Amino acid sequence: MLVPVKQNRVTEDIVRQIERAIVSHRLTPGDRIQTERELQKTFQASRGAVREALSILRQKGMIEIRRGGKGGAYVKQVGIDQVSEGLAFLIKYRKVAFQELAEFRVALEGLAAGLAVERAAPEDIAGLKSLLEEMKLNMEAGEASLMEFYSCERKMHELLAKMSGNTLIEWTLQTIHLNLDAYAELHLWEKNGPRQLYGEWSEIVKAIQNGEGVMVTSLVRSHVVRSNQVLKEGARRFGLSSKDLGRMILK
Amino acid sequence: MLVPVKQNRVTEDIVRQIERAIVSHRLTPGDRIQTERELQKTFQASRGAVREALSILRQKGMIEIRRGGKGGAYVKQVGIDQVSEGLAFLIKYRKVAFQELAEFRVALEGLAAGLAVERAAPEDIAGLKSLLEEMKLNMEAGEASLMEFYSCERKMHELLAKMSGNTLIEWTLQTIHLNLDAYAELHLWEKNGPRQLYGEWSEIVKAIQNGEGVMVTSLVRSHVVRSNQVLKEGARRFGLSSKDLGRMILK
DNA sequence: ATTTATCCAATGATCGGACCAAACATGATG
DNA sequence: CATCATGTTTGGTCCGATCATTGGATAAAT
Repeated sequence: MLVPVKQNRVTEDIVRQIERAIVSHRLTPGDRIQTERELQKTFQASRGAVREALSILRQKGMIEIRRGGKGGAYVKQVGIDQVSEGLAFLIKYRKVAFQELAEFRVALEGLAAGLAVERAAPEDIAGLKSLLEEMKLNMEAGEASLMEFYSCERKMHELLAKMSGNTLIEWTLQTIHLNLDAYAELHLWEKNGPRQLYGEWSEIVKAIQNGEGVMVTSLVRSHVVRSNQVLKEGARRFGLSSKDLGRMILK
Repeated sequence: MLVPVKQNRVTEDIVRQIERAIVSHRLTPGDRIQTERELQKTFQASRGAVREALSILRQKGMIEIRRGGKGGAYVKQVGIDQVSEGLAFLIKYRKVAFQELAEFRVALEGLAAGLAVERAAPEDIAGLKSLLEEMKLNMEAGEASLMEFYSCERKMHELLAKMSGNTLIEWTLQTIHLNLDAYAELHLWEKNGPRQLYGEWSEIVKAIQNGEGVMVTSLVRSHVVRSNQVLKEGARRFGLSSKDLGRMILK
């Protein structure tokens, strides 16, 4: 079977070579790549071609570019950006319904929690308990510490995702949370939010300690379901349609 | 709160403007954007800057660039590429363990199947039955139609994902399948694969028809679990370690 | 009339050179 | 020692030119 001949675009060739070097760890985070003018000689290409390649790599989040002396392209630590960007665009462009994002989140958080129970290390549980304690303090401190309280709540979710021991789950959830952040303020209207949330989390942590996997999954799921409802209700109060809610993601 | 003034990079400004036009549907798939030389005048920027911007947009999968007469930048249909690229890179770079990919897949397919039961339209069920029939024919045709058989099996998964009615689930699963494709051949060693698979799918389709959500979820999950085992076992036979299996993803 | 070959114009791809602006290094100056 | 001025490195931008590819128009052959 014959296949169309591939036309080598210089730019893409450069991208591929550098990308391969990074993926194969010949270049590691923090490394400085040659300057544009050096790369120009290395690849025997014009500076424009080199620049296009670097632009693409920067957009992908694989390198960071600095100006001035000691400037140049530096290999970046692989971050969530790479995954997040794509998903975020999908959400923006397709106007994914809030309902879809919500049910996806419920399922993933439930899954993560279930796995977390099986794999919980003692220090993870200690971390959860410490966060819970911090939540309690911020709750009792009243409105002044409201932001800190919700920050704790967010950290609980992140830790739980991490405890799942599954990178894919952890990063996908991070992306969702990142996108939900845009309207996290909608939580604030809820009068007894902190007290309710603290109650839910105490139960969850307790169940994790006891290793009750099914119970944890169930608790987390209903916690997330309630959180989604709060967001939805908050949006209603602020006169946003459910459709706007989806669109509002990421400003 | 004040924020440092942003150094407007011309290139990024151009990217943002075109991107916004696409997201807001002022540009729709198939539309032809101005030529580079026209954009140069429109944005009052150099052609190099315009080209860098177009390169980035192309890399993101938002436009397609053609050369020659009637060439130029054409707006592309938003595809799975945008999501897939990021996830694929993550998998490549981080060498996600096969185990992680596997359990992520089990959970998502189970979820999708459960939702599919609730939302199944008559034509979807008809589609499943027609695919099942096709599977049966290819199974009875023996080895000659082996590839067609597995192609059907793949389509079953895709349809089920689509029936979930959740774009996020559907696209994430597509990405995973895309990545698993790289070693789909490992299925082939299995002697009674087709017969077993056909049996599993008949049960699944039957349960969907009867609207037995829990049963469907359970059947699909064990189907996927078995599929994962087959892949793992196949890899062992071919002398690949489980780690290689993870690395093998995407060539 | 239909097919085939050839030519032409539009357009992206690449190149080389130039200058500007930011970041860092160095040394003079108080 | 601290501070400022100056120079150097390096990315950011612009310009102009040439090459290569593509699609359409035109001419030639059948």
